[in-house]
Amino acid sequence: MALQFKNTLTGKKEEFTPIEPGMVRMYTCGPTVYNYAHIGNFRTFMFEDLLRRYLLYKGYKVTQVMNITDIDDKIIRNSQKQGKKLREFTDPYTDAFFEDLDTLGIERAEIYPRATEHIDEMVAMIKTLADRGLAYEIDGNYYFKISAFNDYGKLAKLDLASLKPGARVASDEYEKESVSDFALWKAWDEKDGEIFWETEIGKGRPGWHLECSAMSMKYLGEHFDIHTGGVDNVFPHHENEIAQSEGCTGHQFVNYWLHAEHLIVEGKKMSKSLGNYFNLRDLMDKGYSGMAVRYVLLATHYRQQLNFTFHGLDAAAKALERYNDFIRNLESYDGGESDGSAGEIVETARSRFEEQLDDDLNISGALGAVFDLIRDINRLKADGKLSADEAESALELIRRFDTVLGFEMQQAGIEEEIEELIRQRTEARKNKDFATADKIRDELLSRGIVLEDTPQGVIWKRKV
RNA sequence: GGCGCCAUAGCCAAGUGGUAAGGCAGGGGUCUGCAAAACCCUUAUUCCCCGGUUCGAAUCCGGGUGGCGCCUCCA
Repeated sequence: MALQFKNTLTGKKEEFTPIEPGMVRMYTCGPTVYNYAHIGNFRTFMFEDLLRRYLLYKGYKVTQVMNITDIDDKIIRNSQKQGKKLREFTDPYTDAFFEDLDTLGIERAEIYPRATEHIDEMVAMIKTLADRGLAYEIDGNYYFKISAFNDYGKLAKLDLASLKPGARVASDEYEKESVSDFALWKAWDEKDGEIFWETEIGKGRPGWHLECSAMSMKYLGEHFDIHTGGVDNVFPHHENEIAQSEGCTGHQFVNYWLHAEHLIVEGKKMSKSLGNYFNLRDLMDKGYSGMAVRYVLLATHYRQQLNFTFHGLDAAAKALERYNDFIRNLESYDGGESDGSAGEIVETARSRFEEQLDDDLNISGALGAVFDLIRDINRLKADGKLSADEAESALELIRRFDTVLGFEMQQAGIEEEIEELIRQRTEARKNKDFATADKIRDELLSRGIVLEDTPQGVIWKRKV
């Protein structure tokens, strides 16, 4: 089966065909760096990581762009509150974002453009839109004229006439021809203080939607393959991006729009007032590993609302342990006598894994194939019916899967002191001094080291 | 009011017409000095409810019930 994605634009599952064979250009909406990103944000970034990794697995060359939004109302407000310059305020959160990506094992995109470094491109777009009659200016503010763009609403399936002015619209402080029109450029205001750019179209700052249009087209071209984000971005953000971009170029902007559902916590919408709002650092402080969080965020299909629970986090850690033990145990396996069944087990796992992921990234189905492989190979191993060569091919396969899953944990070395304790315990066991041996084992466990006595000797691992 | 999504075991979660994947948790065993890891057996006669279509429905259709999202800068 060929790779298929559910395309928000068409509402259908469609076969994926890149514009340029063998090459995928994708834009993934990134963080607004006014705070630490929360686990809901990372759910979306994790989905994008899966998408990226699977495209690479399939042999595509991938160019992924993720923007860093480092200018918006909240950033201005909070930076001023703290008496900091823009970059002084946003840089630490930008750094923290990249640290968090590493903690979660999320691969880096090729390009991370900052909005504040692309003002010229945005201004150029506004001028083009104005020339084409799609933008107008009032008191130094520039707005996109929705009524002049026929396709408006095609992504979100919104009928313009049905857009009712609501409370949020009424709160808009700017004058506009139509309440539905959105800001491309905001003229400088006293409240903006030192935050402004002097440009051909005046003194001010860009609207939010424009940066993604300007930066995606700069790095990926006027027409590219995939654009992703959270479901809340469908409207208005992505709808507006289409309007701006296609308004400028006069042709199709993006072929496939993919959107990740939201994460909820213990069955409820995550919110600060409910006390169920978590960023990654909160979870690390509670003693959970980045990998366990990775597993939880990855394991639910991206179009399914993900119910994040602490019980689920514990379950994820156990599942990861099984996965990593499988790899570790295969590595130290001496081999037995083949009964000839391993080859089919490996091939079945490979085809099921790919078939599931080809189907709109059905990760739950793919994980089913992975854990079936683990059970089936472990069974052969337990029965002594797995040869060393077969063990090697199973190991190769799971490592191949791991280029997509990213679950394998590197075992950092252990300190000399711990090695010494392990030696002492081995000695004690040799002398049948089990009381001492068990005491050392408990001591190591409390320090996060788990020991296993095998026929080949003692091995250790870190607790997940 | 408009558009859309969801409901499968104690928990998480696949499956969209051919007789219920997988993970976690629970119970019983094998192995082990004891563990750990691993393996075996076991845990949904049934998929929110009521009708209908069909040889056959968790899957399709109609009607309910319950939960959720978006409707102008929230991933």
